[in-house]
Amino acid sequence: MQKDKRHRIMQAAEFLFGTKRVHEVTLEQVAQQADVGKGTIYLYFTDKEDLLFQTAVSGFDEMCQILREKAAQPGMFRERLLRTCAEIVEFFQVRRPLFRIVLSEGERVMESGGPGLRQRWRKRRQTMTEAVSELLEQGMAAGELRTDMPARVLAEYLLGLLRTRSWELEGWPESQRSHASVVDLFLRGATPSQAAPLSQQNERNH
Amino acid sequence: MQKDKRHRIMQAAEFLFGTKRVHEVTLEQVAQQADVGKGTIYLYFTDKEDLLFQTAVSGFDEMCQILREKAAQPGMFRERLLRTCAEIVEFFQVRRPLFRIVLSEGERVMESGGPGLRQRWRKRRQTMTEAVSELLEQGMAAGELRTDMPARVLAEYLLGLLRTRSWELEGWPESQRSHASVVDLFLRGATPSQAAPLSQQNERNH
DNA sequence: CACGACTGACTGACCAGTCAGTCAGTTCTT
DNA sequence: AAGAACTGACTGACTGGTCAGTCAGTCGTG
Repeated sequence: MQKDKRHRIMQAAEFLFGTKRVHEVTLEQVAQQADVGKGTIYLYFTDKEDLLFQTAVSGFDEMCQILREKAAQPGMFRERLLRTCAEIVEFFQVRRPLFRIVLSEGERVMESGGPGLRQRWRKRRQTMTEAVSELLEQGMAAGELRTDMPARVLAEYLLGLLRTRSWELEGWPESQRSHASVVDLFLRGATPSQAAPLSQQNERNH
Repeated sequence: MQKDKRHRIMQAAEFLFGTKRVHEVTLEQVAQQADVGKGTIYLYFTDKEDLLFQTAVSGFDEMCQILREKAAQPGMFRERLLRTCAEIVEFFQVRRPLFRIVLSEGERVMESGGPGLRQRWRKRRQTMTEAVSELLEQGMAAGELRTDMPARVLAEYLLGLLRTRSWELEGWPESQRSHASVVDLFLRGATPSQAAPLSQQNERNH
């Protein structure tokens, strides 16, 4: 019961900060939810801001971890891509509050955090994008991906699509937003095709 | 000098709320920036929350307005699509703070706002997406877009890509994230093609 | 002067952060 | 083994500062 408390505090923070606005969350609530005295929070975190930032960062790291693991598993490019995206989607779903914190905190840090924070954050973000873009580079090498855009850029777009799937399209039937359909859209684009979805394309123009 | 003040207050709010966190923005600051007494704010808005919400909503409406205008202009599908996306990108750039508010406020409202607010917000959002998805439906009718996904869903993905372009890819050279390249990615996808980008596609498989 | 738009000093609520005190557990002493 | 002495993790009542929201008063205009 020691690192345990730290962990419980962060869990509570993850939930609360991900559910309400920062200033609507009282450290007393966090303490209560973590079943810990308010003062205890200050044993592990310097202040509210620190708690928030650490929560965001640790969630981010966790996600990178999972991502790298999945992306690194052996297999053909498309197979790995599909698996990785499935994992991302899963993570977004299960850890929704965390996801929210990472999104909004990231924005905030990049916009108005000190240069130190900004640097730290940028590094993490890069780590995450890299996990995906390394995968995409494999696809490029295999001739399965266009090479006229940097892998990093493509990775951002792919992540953007996944985020849209989980965020804006929340509530739509799963069948219309399966991770497979996102990957398909990413790979094939929005133009029609009479051929098998994942292996061929046809021409069609105005 | 009457509706003028209301407008000035909203301008100041747009800037401040879009730059800092909500609780870091003092109504005194807003008043100062708007060159108005603090009390005046309460003549036009019931409270801080109301000011924030109205600012977000009005910005949203403004964007819908512009979008509908652009999307409704005559022309071939691809041409119109390109023009509309250019407009969105432009708007995101020029009104960055507003854009931030809309993003985070939207999230917040949908997550924890009352059902009344949520309903109002959903309606606006729908209006916006519809402007795009009507355009996409034209593309479908012309056989230029896949029809196995609802136009609404495709519209969300397209907007997601544009958001990624403006947000995550901020700082990248304009040449690597032109709105044309986003549209190209959306239409053609990420698979390679030796032919002219916007009119033909080739097959290539693993 | 009458009316209403406007102002900004004021107040009460709220909350981050503190710190004096508690007590479970551990080590020392006999 | 018993209990005395100590430790430091933990707590929560308290404090000082901040700020949303108020309202008594000012100003400008008709």
